[in-house]
Amino acid sequence: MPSDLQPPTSDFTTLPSHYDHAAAQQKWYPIWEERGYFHADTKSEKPPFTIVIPPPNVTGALHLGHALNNTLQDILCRMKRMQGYNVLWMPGTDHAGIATQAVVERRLLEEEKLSRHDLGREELVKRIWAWKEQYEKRILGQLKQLGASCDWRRLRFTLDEQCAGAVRETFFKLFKDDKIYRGKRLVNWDTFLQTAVSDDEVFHETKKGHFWHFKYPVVELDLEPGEPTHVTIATTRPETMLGDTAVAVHPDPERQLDKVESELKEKLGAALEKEKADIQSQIEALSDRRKTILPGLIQLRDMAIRGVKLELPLTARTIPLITDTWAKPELGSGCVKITPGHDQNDYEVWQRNLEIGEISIMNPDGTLNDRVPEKYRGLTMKKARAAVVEDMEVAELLVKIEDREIDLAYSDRSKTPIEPFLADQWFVKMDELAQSAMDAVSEDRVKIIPDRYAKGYQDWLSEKRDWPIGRQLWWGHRIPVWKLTLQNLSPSKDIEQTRKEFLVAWDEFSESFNIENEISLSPTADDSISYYLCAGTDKAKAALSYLYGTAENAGSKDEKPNPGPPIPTNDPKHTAFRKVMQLAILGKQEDDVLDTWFSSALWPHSTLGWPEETEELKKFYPTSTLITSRDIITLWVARMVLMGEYNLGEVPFSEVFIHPKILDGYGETMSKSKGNGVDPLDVIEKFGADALRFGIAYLTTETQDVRMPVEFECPHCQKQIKQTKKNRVLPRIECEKCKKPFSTQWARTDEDLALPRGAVVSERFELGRNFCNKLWNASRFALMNLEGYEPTPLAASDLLLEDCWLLSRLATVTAEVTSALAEYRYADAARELYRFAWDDFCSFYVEMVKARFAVPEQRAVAQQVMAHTLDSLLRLLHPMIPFLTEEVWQLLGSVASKRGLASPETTAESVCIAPWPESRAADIDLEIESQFATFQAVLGAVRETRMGQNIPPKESLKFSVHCDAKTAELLKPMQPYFESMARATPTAIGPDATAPEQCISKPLTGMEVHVDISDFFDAEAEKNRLAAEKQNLAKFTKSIAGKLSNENFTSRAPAEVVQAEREKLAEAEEQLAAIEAALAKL
RNA sequence: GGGCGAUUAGCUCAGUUGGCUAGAGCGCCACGUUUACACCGUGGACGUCGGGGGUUCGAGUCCCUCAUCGCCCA
Repeated sequence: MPSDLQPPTSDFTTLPSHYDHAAAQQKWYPIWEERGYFHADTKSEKPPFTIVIPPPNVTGALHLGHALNNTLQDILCRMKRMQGYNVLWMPGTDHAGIATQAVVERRLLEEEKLSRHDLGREELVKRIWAWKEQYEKRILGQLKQLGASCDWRRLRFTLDEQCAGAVRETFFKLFKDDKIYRGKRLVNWDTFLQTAVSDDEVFHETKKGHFWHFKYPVVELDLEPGEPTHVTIATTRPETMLGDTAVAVHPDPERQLDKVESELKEKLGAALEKEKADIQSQIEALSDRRKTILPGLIQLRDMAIRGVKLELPLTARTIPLITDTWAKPELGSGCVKITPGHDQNDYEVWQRNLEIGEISIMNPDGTLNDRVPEKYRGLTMKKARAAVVEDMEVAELLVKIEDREIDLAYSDRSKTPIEPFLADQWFVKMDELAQSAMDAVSEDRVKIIPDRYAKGYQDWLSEKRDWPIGRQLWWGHRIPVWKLTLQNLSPSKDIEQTRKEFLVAWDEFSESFNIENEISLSPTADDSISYYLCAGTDKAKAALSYLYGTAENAGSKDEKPNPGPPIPTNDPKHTAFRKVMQLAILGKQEDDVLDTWFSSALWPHSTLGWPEETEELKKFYPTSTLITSRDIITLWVARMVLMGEYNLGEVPFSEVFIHPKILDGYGETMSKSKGNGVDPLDVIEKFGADALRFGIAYLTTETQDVRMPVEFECPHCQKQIKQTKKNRVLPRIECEKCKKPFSTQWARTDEDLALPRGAVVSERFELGRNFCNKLWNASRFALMNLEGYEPTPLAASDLLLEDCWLLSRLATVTAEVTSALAEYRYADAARELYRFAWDDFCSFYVEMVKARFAVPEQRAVAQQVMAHTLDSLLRLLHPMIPFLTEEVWQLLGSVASKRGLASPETTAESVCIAPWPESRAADIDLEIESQFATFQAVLGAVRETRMGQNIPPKESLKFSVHCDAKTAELLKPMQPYFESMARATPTAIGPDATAPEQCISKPLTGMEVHVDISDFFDAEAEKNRLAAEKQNLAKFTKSIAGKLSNENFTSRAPAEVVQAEREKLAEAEEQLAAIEAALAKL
């Protein structure tokens, strides 16, 4: 240890009376890192314990939720390290595709008025990298400030070379395995940004809109008599009719109506009075429909089966009438238009009725394309709507227009309406993969804790929906696929001939480059002359580069494969690629990048070096546990499980702990965009990292999310100003107390920005701060009293009652904390330690030991027990409050380097690597604990009397205790503690002890305490107190007596419960009698 | 619409298999600067355990139901 860090030996009186968290944090983190405590050794013989960090987005700085997530991981890692595991906490960050690109694009627009297309792919990606560097640095700094014991030498990024290798390998493997395909899919299309956005980037609003009813003519030459000549449909988006490919009617309208009716009737039976009328009228309307609409629907159904066609107005197309359950006979006309290209539900109808086909009528920019009649081409969807409605009216096919509330989807990124849009996408087939992830959980190879989250996981996976993995972005892993098209086709040579020749040439090519296992070819569905080509390695990519015909065919610079040295013309490779080039032309690489979750799904093995068989992978995979938040169980956890199974045949972790979320005082999730986010650095600065961590552990209970009311802190006067929904969005706030203004995160004007910033904090962390300070001061007290400390082997006989009591409690607490943390019961562990440290150690042991330090022959044992207990406490608390415990550990080491009771030993150089305390079962002594409780009860009775009689603390008191001889034996040695802790002297203890003339008597279990108050007697106060006590006891005895007189209770309840009640009653009656006697005496 | 969770003191939360005069921290009231700590000590007040019904000798705890709030899925 550098000498300047050595504490001044034994002069502990100069230590500050408040724990200086900032100093401890600055001092110890660099030392831990330097000494390599956090570095996992692949050569170590210790059992491995591995956690991969849920990689934070480089989109922005960490918030309180991250602090929670990482604190919980760190607590576990630090404990496991102390328990002798070879701990690897793998750190890293996530590139977060769309989120990061959107942030950078938005800034580009704001600051330079440029779009990404102005900049170009290469330049934009460069800018995003710069952003990433900046935020990654900030995030890592935050984690270190928090005390996170990550293995920084192994830091990874989802877009770095190693992760990219794993992504390419996985994609290639899936491609070769036929698990990747290209297909059409409805996406949420942002016409402004011209990209698909994911579901969670869409928000919904209810708007006023209309419901247009149209008629479509039937084109059947020989209609049966009475059959309708038109079909009526209704829509909220009339312009989409240009893309209709069918109209659907229910296959069995009669039974469907029956079903709806019986459901309504069932509902009616269970309904409240006020709802009944409403349901009744619905039922009536339904039976009306049976008469008015049902016959028509049955006819239409029959016509659909017969293959009747309809004329799609305004177009020259005819479309089929089909049957599908999506049509609801209980609603509207009972028929529904089907537009697979522009509506999710209709898309699904198409999937069930593929013969109807789909027509996408929109260009990526939101205008109509040339698949609609000429007059509508180029119009925006909005303008097309007006035109369609007008034309339908002119054609006399508009039946009516209704007002209606409609749910509209908007893009969160551009705030413009979302258009469902049919786009080509890359998919991963989920059937088998999803099944493997489901099996992992149902077979308990992956345990989700708390287990109720397993249901959502299984439900989501059981749908086995194929995973669309392409994103129309520039920031991410570019899909390693190229399109290859056969060329030089001539009428004289048929295609099959060319194909055969090409395939032979291709085999030669891949053989000569020795990449047969690294490159894969698969025919496209588009036409018969194109292939998708997937290159799994850099070598394969390099080989491909020879196939690029011209420079402009190549992808952007960063993705252009490096061909290596030119190939001599006499090399067989040269011949092979010449042959291929004659037969086919290679297009550029796919533009799309992979969904961020694709690389995240590989995180537990990509970070360990897969696909290489690294030492890390062998040693640390599968990892031990994953700690994360519930909102990404499906997006992330499930995918890691299935990818782990797919790539390595093994689950990525055996346990997943799902932790609570932190909400604000209104129960809303914290976020920067709401202004209610608490910055962990503000908390760390104000309260310290230890306080933040302890507060978090204390709050992490099994079921609950955590509500955390937040306050602004006035930077001028430190007044806490409650945050409201109103003031949390203001750029500046005036302090309630000092009336001076301060700025918030919303400050934009120069004037506002010039003001000092008001931190957003929460007083919830005072608990942790106070606890740390208490512990600091108890430690300081111990240090100041360890002068002359010389440990010797202690025997049980050397110990006093309070020593045994403290050690018994310590053993219990050690066991409880150990098992609580092993089961992720953080709050239990924190609460247990809080109670022990504060109530047992500080309030009793430290207080009692003060008297012993004054007695020379008692001093040494007291010092040794004190040092030992503090030592254990520091170790138990270290995972939660690492900085404080290290600071004290070092100070303690400077005066008491050897610690322990039976055989004192030199302790570890840092608490980080000290062994975890073992619970000594032999120390647990319930007899001692109950004896000590007796002492505490007597002490409490004396203190209560003093307060109740308003006797000044300075005045000394006398008291006697009437009790049996055994209790007297144990209370007698406690005399000095009554003196020091209650300023009271026992005059008599035992069966013969009598009550003084004027006294306050307190009946306790099996004894009575009489406090002599002749000098301070306050009759009135005492009468009131006794009267209240009497009433309370009377009520209690009555309730128990009632219970006991109930024969049902005495005969049916277990004997020991009845016996316990009897004892309770006897005792209460005794106490009641004592109080009545005291009252009578007054 | 389906699923999950929550509702306990003014606030934030504990409360194991039913046995409870329902606890903690903060806040509140009173007293107190005694050399570890006022980020403290001692004592105190504060609850129809969301409403209703049921099971049971006994319900904060189990079952049903309603209400309110939150999250996920459609």
